[in-house]
Amino acid sequence: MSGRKQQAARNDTVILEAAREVFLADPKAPIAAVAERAGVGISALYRRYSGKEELLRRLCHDGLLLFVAQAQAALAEPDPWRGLTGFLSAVVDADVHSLTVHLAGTFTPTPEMGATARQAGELAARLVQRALDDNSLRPDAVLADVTLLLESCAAVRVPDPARTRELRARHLALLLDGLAADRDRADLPGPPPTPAELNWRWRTP
Amino acid sequence: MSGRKQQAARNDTVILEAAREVFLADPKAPIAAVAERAGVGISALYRRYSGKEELLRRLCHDGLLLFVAQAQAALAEPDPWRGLTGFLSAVVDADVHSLTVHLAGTFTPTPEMGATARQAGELAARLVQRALDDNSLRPDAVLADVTLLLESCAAVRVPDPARTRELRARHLALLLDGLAADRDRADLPGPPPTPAELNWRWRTP
DNA sequence: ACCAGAGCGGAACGATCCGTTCCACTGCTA
DNA sequence: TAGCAGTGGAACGGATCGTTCCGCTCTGGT
Repeated sequence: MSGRKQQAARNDTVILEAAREVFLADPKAPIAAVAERAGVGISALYRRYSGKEELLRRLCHDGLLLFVAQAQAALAEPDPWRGLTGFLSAVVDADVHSLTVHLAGTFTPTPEMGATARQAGELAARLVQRALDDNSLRPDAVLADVTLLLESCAAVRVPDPARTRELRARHLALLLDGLAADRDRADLPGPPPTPAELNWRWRTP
Repeated sequence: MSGRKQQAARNDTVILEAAREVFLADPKAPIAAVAERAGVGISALYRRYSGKEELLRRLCHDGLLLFVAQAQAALAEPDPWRGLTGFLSAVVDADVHSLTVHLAGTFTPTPEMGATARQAGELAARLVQRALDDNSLRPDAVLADVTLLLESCAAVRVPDPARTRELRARHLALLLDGLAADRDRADLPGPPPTPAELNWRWRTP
């Protein structure tokens, strides 16, 4: 494979990478920005995807799959606390949240994505439950608190991407110290978040 | 004062309240949404403010003044830790962050706002320093970590505003448990955020 | 009683942005 | 060498939004 076919195959990946970077920085970026970042014309985009929605769906689904893969890897870790924290570090570091939750609502989700999202939720729940049973996670924490943690880490953002990762790691360490269960302290205030409260971005209008 | 003048005075406040609610929910909301929420026409808005920018500046400055007032009240609290945590609770509860940082960049700031922002920074620094000297705040935390904490709490958001406040309080409690200094633990990873890294939204292009 | 005008509602305008289409062109490939 | 898959990018049409403007209402001073 060479020549024209090779360039086309290269564009496949180059476009996806560019789209990932651009929509990570700004979920509402115009499609022309993706083409420019990729160094291709707009036609090269529309040849591969029927429109903006399909591209966003693809990115979001990729993010969900990455989430699932990381969760499965974390469940293989024998120590529940190390599994959970390692999982969160990886997910925060890869900015999976910006690829999934922040893209939700900008397109109509496919049934397949719904299934993957459900699987992701189940795996995360198992990770949390394991840490609760282990008494390494504070007993008044719930899965939804972890979801909020991801949301809040994704909010940490400075112009430089590399520095953003460092700052998020620092912020995550703070949150994990608050989530750990090796100290006497007051219960968390208020009722915990419910799944419905956190999934509102996935509503189909 | 009654009749026409009274209605005009009422509109003054009704418009500001509507603008606060609307731009809190969406910093990029159109101006027509503010008028609709206030139940007035667009003219009533443009009679009071020369344009969108001036309205945003007003809201942002109000937020900064609220921040300063809360910080001064917190410094009056004898216990440094209670002062700091109470301050953060109040600021998070009032969603001051959405009124200030999230509005920055959508308008060119006035010198007066710059002065107020500087004052706010100094007061916050004193609150943090007091808690550090008191050994109630973990020694490797810095002012910028507190700024990130505010940013991250502002990211917690569900459609219902009242519930959003509850969830933010819960998230704040988690973070404060991580910030408290009554336990042995590893240092925070990475260099702390610098002021320049956190003030990028205020840059004047 | 009356009218000048402050205050207002909302339609209309113009600028901007963005997704999508379309066409000319390139250089493999059969 | 003919044809076509693949491409670049201009052009189009729709949508959004800030701002202006015009006609109306109703007040408050005379």
